[in-house]
This record gives sequence, structure tokens and C-alpha cells, in this order.
Amino acid sequence: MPELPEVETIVRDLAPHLVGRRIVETRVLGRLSAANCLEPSVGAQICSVRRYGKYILIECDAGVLTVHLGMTGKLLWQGATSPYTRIAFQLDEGRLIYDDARQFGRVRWSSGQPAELERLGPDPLAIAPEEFIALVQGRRGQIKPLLLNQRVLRGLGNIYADEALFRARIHPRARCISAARARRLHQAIVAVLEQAIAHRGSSISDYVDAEGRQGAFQHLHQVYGKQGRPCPACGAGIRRIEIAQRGAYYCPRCQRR
DNA sequence: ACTAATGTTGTAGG
DNA sequence: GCCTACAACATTAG
Repeated sequence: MPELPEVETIVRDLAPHLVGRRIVETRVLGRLSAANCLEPSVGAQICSVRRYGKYILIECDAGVLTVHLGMTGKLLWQGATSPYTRIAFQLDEGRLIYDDARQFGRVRWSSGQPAELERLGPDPLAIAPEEFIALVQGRRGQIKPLLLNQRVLRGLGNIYADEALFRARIHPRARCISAARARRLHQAIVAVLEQAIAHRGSSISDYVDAEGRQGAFQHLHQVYGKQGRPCPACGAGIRRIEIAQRGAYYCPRCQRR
């Protein structure tokens, strides 16, 4: 569910509440899948809250809680429990609720930096244009699956990949794109992510921030979920095709192969 | 009943 | 190693 802008919004909301707090109790409601591990996080004091790609790192004196929200995960500050509440973290002041209907999300405690993060590519908001061009030109595959591959670039998901490709006027199946187009794509990615963060992310079905509020960027989507609607740039009908087992939305006139 | 949904991972084949 | 396809995970909404 949450991509880079949604995770960034949650992290910014959460940090001032969590930093300095101590975890007093972790209560698991129902069954948590074996991929989750909380012990021994009780007693740890939170030092910082950071985003790493789509991951949320709650760094403590004794280790780090690594959270990935999957498709429907939520972290709610002072939240009420729901039928999908999986974990309630009681802190010395306040409480953090982890909700996840589909349970694709993961919460894991580790004593050091979790190894899974080392395999991720650079952050799209931190990478230099020349580096991005080299990254894209070093690959042979279709551009959209490339953008979704977290080992290539960490943080883009289905919404922002489509929105960035539209803004850069690149077909989602394009391969071996020129340096000029790669540069334009990099600019489009940065622009769309920054704009989405400014609007507190996109609420399509499940996403809410740490206070339970919806984002507003869904109102500014140009192509994502808009099949059959006119392209805001040229009026042609937006198409939906399937690429790498995911829906891909694009304008057939603005984004030529 | 069927399909699609903001995601990742493992397996298999070319 | 890279690329593609598919299944799996679990649940809801149209």
C-alpha cells in the first residue's frame, strides 16, 4: 500500500511522538505470522524514527524495529484497536497501534541493522541525475518493472511509477532509454514524490497517516486508476495494461514506445 | 462468481 | 547475473 510519500508522511508524524519514549509492553492480538518478531523489544528506548525506502525504522538504544506496511498496514499513534489490529505497543507515554488487514506487512526486531535492507538500491530522492542515468542505462528490461524493483531503486511503487512515467512521457514498456529521457524521468520522479509528500500521500483504498487521516494526492493523479478517462494533457483515453503482473496506466498518445 | 487492489519473495526457465 | 512468468501470502470492494 504505502509507497515512499506515504511512509515519509507517517515517519514525520510519528517521530516527535516516539523519540525518547520507552517500550513498556508489546501485545500481539490474534496470530502473527512467523515472519514477525518483536522480542526482546520491551524496555528499549526509542532514539530515532527514519524512512528507508518503504521501510520504517524505529531505532532504539538496544536494537531496531523494522516495519514494512505491505499493502494494508497502518501505524497509528494513540489509535483505537480494530478487528485488524495485530500489535499494540504500550509506551511509557502513549501507545502505537499496528493494523494490517491483509497481513502482507512485517514488523521485526533486530539487535543491529537488518540484513534485508542492504539489498535495496539508492533512494530516489537522494540519487544524483548522472547516477540515475547510469542505473537505468545499465539495464535491459522494461522501464516500469525496473522502477518497481526495490533492489534497483528503493521507494517507488505502482502509483508513483505510473505517475512519473506519464510526467516524463515514457511508455511503461520502453527499454534502453536515452540519457536525455532518463534525465527527464529522474526529474519527474523527484517532482512527483515531492509533490505527493507535500499533499501527505495518496489514499486510494486503505492508506491513512499516523493520525488516521487520509492523504490528498489521489486528487492530483493524472493516470493511475484512470482508464477510459481523458488524458489531462492531450485528451486521449488513458489505457490500462498489465506489466509484470501489475496494472499499468498510461496515455497512448503522450507516452509512445 | 470473478477480478483487482498502494507489495515482496521464492521458484523456475531462458 | 539478468530478465520473465507465476504462485503464494490474506482480505476487501466493485
